Amino acid sequence: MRGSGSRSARPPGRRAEKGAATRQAILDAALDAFSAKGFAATRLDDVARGAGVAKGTIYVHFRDKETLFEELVRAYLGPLVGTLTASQPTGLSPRAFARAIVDVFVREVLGTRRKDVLRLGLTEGARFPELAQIYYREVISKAVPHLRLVFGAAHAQGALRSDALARFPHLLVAPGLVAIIWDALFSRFEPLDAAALMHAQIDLIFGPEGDA
Amino acid sequence: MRGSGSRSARPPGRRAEKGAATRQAILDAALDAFSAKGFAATRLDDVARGAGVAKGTIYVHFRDKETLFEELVRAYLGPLVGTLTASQPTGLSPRAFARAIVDVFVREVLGTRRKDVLRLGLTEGARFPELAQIYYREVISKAVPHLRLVFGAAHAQGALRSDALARFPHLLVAPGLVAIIWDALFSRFEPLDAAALMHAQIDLIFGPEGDA
Amino acid sequence: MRGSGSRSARPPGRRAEKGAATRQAILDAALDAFSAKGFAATRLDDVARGAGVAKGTIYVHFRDKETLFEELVRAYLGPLVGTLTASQPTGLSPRAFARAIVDVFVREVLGTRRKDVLRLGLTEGARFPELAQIYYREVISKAVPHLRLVFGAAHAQGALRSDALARFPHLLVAPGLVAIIWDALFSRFEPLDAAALMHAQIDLIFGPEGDA
Amino acid sequence: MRGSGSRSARPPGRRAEKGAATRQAILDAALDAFSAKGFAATRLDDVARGAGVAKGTIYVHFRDKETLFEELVRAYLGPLVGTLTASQPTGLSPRAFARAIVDVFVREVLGTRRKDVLRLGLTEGARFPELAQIYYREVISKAVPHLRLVFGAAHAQGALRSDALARFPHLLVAPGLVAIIWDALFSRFEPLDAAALMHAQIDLIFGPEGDA
DNA sequence: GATGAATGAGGGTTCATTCAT
DNA sequence: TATGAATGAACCCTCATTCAT
Repeated sequence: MRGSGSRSARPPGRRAEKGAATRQAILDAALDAFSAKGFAATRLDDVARGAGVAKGTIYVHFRDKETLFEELVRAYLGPLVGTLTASQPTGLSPRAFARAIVDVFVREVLGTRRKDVLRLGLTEGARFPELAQIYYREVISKAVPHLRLVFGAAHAQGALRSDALARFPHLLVAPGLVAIIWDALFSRFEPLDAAALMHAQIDLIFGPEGDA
Repeated sequence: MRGSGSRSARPPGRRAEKGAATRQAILDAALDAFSAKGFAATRLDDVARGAGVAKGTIYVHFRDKETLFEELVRAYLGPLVGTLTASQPTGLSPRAFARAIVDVFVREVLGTRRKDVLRLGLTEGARFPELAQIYYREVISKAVPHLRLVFGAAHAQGALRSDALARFPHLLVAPGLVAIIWDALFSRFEPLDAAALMHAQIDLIFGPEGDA
Repeated sequence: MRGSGSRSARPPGRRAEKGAATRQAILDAALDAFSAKGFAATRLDDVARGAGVAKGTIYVHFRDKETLFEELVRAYLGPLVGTLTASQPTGLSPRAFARAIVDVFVREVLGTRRKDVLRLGLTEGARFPELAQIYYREVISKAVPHLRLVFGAAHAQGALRSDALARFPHLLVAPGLVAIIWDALFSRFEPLDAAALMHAQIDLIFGPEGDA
Repeated sequence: MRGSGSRSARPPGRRAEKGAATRQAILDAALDAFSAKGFAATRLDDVARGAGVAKGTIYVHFRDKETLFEELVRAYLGPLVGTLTASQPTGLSPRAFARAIVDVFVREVLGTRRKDVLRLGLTEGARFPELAQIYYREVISKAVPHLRLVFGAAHAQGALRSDALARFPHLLVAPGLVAIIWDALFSRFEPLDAAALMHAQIDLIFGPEGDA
């Protein structure tokens, strides 16, 4: 590993590598802790223990608890933006397009720890205006108009009986969000299959599979 | 002032009346405070100030902060349960029935402070297992099967093209819940009309107005 | 003490009395602690222990450590202002007037715990701009011009050979201040009699006793 | 770079030179920081940044923060001792001798950064007993008796009307010290000319210029 | 010698809760 | 029932100091 044959790059450096690893360990532990107990109830002591570092080390990498939280959300949700807006309806039926979006959501959010971060965003977001702003700017304000265009065109061409999805593309993901929240509240009484719920919504919108 | 000499009629009595009024003032102030800052960030000092009482007085009426929160949710959401489960499809089309439910939700929840309490339930519920349990037992476990029956029958009779709503009646209210959360996060950037969103969902499910 | 005979006043009230006593106990303990260790090195734990209260109690009476410090200085030095500016030279020779001022200083400052507070003001004042401002406004800006007038008149009438004291009345108290600082630094090696030092300064200015 | 091959002349050596420069840079930065914020409020981080070195480097040159502070005072005030005690009254009038001392103080202390270090000694000295001891041993215990002798002789010869200066030579420098403190507290409201203050003191003691 | 990430003890501050009045 | 001063446990954050590189 000491340059192991490659004549190149030391730039990141041994120290910097270590630093980045520590930072990531803290983010991971923070995700666990914040997910389990929420922002306020999470003690930095726990995060430190979870990351295997001293409490002070957190402050080497993050200004304060709030910043740690915000960078956590950013780190996990940021990369998602590109993926979502990359979806192109090229040659896809409205149903297939909607289905593709839902599948991305199922795979990239519900199937990963991103769902935990997203839940944090939903439940704690009101207390982090700046976070909400970033999220709105980066995700919402890009995705919603994009979907409006696509579904608006489909409706105009008669491929969609209702213009509801064009006016409120939110409806495509709403079930997924509710499922995430349900999971935190009621899963011990009655699990709710988020993917199935989202697919059911598609069935509702476009009729049962093989219909249209 | 002691009511001495007053016939002291009416069992609740002046004192009790006063007590009840104080209790209600505290609940009101608590709703304001918890709605604005969440459970953890709300200081009982603020609640006391908002209610115009001393901090200690809160403890005359509620065992602790958690109990105050739970009783707040119960006080606001409890009465709703009866209303919801009272809805009978007698002689209504599936669409009209769904519409009736949504209208109740719009009127009784979105149109009142209950929406704030519901939001608190959604965002803080994970940290209050007992609350979630009560809510599940009182509302969810009654409403969901009820709706399943109704929409299942409608589907069996061909009045609903998809069985999705029978399997996941959640979809009827999901948009309303998402709108409530949206409001807390993004209303300053882009308001979202919760009622319109719920109606759009009905359009999606049953086709545009006047369709089916 | 329970209203001891006086039929009157409960206004301060038992509770308020207690509160004021606690507040004073904290101020006293703070004076001990700050004097002994300086502002930064003083732990609020020590102040609390010294006052016989819990640490949190300090925050019932003072916003924070800084405020505690400032109110301490104000409480001890404030009342002094009136005394100082009350000195009137009516019918006194310059020497007698100067001597009177020095005597007030010796009695009211050097002879009381005010000297400790004054020392705190001198050594910590640079870090408390607001405190310096108050002290300048309340004491300096009143005393200096007052003394300038008096000694200026004395010089004009030939009662003072030099106009130095008119230009720099500071010189009257300077030895006292230096003695206070000396005490904190060198008293264990060689005590310095502050009163004697101030009187020696008067001798220097006006000639030995019985001279002028 | 290892000096290998270099004649490696001059004992201190390149490395040592570099080391000494670093050490001096740290002392300079420390003076700035301690002067501005006092001992306790100064962070070694700031000193390091000011010196353009890493925090750890400070510990290469100084055992700890306290040592850094003490060596700072010693480095700046040490050389002064010789200068002060070198003053000889040979053939000078008491006034001229006093004036010479004051002039040295004005030039060597007030006119240099030594005044900042001296202020630090005055305001922080109580928390550094060892420092006070050194200062007492090196400066005070030499200067005071020396001056006592000189002014005592002058008084005995009738060249000084009062023996005050013989008993308390402190009075010669006291105004300078007060001016230094004033500067830190009140210069923004009303500047005080330290040199003029000291000269006024001489006028007070010996009569106006050209008098005696 | 120089670095800077990591440490961890320490202390200021908050706030739910208690209780004497 | 109402009060509000007092409590003390809990927790965030700071920063002098260390040490592997």
